[in-house]
Amino acid sequence: MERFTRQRTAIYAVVAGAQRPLSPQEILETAQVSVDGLGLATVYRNLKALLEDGAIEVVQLPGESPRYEPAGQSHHHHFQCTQCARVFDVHACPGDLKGLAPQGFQVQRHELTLYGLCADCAQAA
Amino acid sequence: MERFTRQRTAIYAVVAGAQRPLSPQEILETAQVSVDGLGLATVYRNLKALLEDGAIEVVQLPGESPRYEPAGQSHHHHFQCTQCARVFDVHACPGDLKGLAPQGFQVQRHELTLYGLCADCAQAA
DNA sequence: ATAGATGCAAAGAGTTTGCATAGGT
DNA sequence: ACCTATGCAAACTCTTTGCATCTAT
Repeated sequence: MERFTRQRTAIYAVVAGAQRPLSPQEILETAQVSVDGLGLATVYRNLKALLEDGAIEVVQLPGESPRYEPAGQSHHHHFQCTQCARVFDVHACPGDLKGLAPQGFQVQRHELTLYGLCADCAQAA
Repeated sequence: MERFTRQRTAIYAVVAGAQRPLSPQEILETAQVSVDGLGLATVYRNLKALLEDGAIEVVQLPGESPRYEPAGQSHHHHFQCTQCARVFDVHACPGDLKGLAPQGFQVQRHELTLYGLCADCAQAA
C-alpha cells in the first residue's frame, strides 16, 4: 500500500501549485525548499507513482523532455514560446480532427502544440 | 567545405528513399547494407550536417526520440498508431490556428500529432 | 598535400534500478 | 515490528565529442 511521505506530499504540492508544466529538475529544486536532502530519484519514483494514481499527467512536447501538470484539467493544448521557451496552457482546441487521417485510419486522440511569441516576448519585440 | 563521402551519400539515400520518418538507429542499420563498418556517430554527424544543409528535416513526436525525413515536402502532420507505433504522414491540416492562443500571443507555427489505429491495425481489430 | 570525415571509445544528459537504511502505519 | 519509501551510486539509453587515421578534393 502507498504511504504518505513528506517527499511525496511535497512533490505533489509543487506540481499542483504550479501555473505551468514543470520538469523533474524544476520539481526537485522547488520541493527541496521544503524537504531537505530530497533526491532526484525520489522525484522520478513519485512522479511515476502519482501518474499511476492519476493525480498528475505528463506533458510531452515535441523534442522536449517530459513535464508534469496536475490531472483533472479539461482537454487542452500547449503553447511554447520560441523566445523564452516557456510553456503555457491553451484552452482552445480546433475540435474534430477525425477527418484528417487517411482512409481506413481511426483517430482516437490528438496532440497540438503552438509555437510563437508569448505575450511578454511579443511586447518586448 | 563539405565532402561527398560514401557514408553521407548512403545516409541521405536512406532517408530520401524511406516511406516514413526513420530513427538514427534504423538509418544506421539500413545504410550499413551499402557501407560496411558504418558507425552510429557518423550517422549522427551526417544527420546534423544534412539538417543544416536543409536536405532533411527532423520529425519530433511527443515523447519519441527524433526521426528524420527528406526536406521539401509540403506542410504536413503525423499519425502514430497506438498499436504498432509506426508513424505515418498526414497531408491534411486543420488550417488556421492563430485564433487559439491567448490574447497577446503570436502564433508562428504548429505541430499536430494524431493517435489511433492505422489502417492495418484497424482492420485486424 | 591538406583539411574535413570516419570509427572507435569515452564522455554527457536524462532516467532507472539495486541496495542498505530511514520512517510511515 | 513490518515493509514501503528514501538516498546514494551505479547502470542504461541516446547522443555528442576527442583523437588518431583515412580520404575526397
